[in-house]
Amino acid sequence: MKNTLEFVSQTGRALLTLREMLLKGEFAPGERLSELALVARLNVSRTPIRLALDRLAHEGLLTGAPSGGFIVCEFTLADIWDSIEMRGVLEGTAARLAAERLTDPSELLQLREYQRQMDAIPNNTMDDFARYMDLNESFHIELISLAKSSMLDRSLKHLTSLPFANPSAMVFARSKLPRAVELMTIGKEQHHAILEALANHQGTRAEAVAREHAALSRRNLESVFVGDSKILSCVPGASLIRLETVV
Amino acid sequence: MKNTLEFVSQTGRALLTLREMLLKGEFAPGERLSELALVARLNVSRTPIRLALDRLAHEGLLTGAPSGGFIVCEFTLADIWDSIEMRGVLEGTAARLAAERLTDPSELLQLREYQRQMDAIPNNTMDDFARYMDLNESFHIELISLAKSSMLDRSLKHLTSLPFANPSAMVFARSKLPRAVELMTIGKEQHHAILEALANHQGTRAEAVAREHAALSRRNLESVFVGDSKILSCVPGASLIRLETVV
DNA sequence: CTAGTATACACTGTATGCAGGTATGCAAGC
DNA sequence: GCTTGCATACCTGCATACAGTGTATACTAG
Repeated sequence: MKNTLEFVSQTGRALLTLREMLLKGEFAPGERLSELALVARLNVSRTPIRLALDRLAHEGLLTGAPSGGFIVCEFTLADIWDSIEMRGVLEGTAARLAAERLTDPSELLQLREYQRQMDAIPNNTMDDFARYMDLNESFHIELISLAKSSMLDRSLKHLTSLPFANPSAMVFARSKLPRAVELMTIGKEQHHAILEALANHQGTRAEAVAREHAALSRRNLESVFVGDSKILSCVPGASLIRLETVV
Repeated sequence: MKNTLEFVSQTGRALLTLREMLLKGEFAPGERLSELALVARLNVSRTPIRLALDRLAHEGLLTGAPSGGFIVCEFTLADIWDSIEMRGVLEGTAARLAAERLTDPSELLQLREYQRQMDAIPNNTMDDFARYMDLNESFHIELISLAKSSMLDRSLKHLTSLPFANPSAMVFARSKLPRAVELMTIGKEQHHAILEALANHQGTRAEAVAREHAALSRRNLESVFVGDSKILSCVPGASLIRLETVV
């Protein structure tokens, strides 16, 4: 995984552009992507495009056609929910391992700092909410690093390479909800419980709370779907989702 | 992920050959792989080699160097144990989801058939053991499919693309152990418990037993390491593991 | 003798030409 | 009118040529 400075190379630009195009819905699910057409649209040679397509296939947005080439993947609502479920399982494992492998209380300092900053947010304006989401992401990243497991890290990175499983992908949908403040309050409490469990080496409790923390995302997403269906289009990659009503 | 008939294309051959070379230990951990050197050794052009290297980087055996190119990854014993831990977590999740999502008892027929065949194995000779391992793998694959989660499937495939997490990778090590029959007996009992939990929609029990089932692999592997160290070399990719004693 | 700089080599990233294969469209036969 | 077979055209996969950059080594200066 070359993740450093891919923005300057042709391959990196092609990868970012293609991913954005896919998530924006410029290609229909099941559509076959022609390399030459992309050459014309991106002003890049076929080679970097080929690399980018191959990489997107590994990320899961594309799949290889039996006769060669790549076609756009299609997802279902069940896939999205399963992604969040998986994120809960993996982050729950991260919390449990962190609790089991904690050797010094000072390892929790950074996590406590994030929590302190989150608690200090007045949660009134939209900016407050964006700041909470940033801190929330930092909190989760730090939690995962405390698990001290490169394999777990790998699995989580692989999972969140799909946009649906990425917690920050739901920011737009979430921020439009009146329930935002309420969810934020619950989230803070769960962070508090996770920290307490870590400090006391309560692995099972940490795992359970972290799973429930992900379930919060799921409940939020459900309320989005049953609510205004136009909000769904704010979620990246929404056009790749096959709604049951269409079938 | 193009997984169909990659054996005929140049890229597929390069991928298989390179993976085998890596697992055989023909490259040292941290070594930088030169494309041109591989062109000479594989009699293939740079393009398919490049694709294969990129894919191996996604699998986790290689990592991108900051100045371009790829270097061979190094693993620790902790990584191996974490891999097995992760497999336990994911297969535990598969068992739980399978229990939760079971709609008809007939869905368990195939699983019961595998279990029946495993129970019928006399477990005396080495061939019996190989047959058990085959059936064991089929059992796990069927269990995962019963979870009805493409995302879980994806995560598990990604994890087991590394050789250490692959259960069948330990066949050679395991078959040389006198404890083989004992482990087989325990494994059978756990399969039995999983099936019973599935039939009764006992998700938590199914998850716990499946996790313990993976822990069995871990205990087996531990006994390999503390035993004859020459057996370790039978494990694919053993040369990529940095032993603590070396440091 | 050491350190810094310049030059040369090697390797990666990119582009393009070529060949094999697959899909599609048209025509002919049933 | 439908099906089947053939031809054509496009598209992928592979190989190679070229350019830019990073690195290593050697030489010079302090």
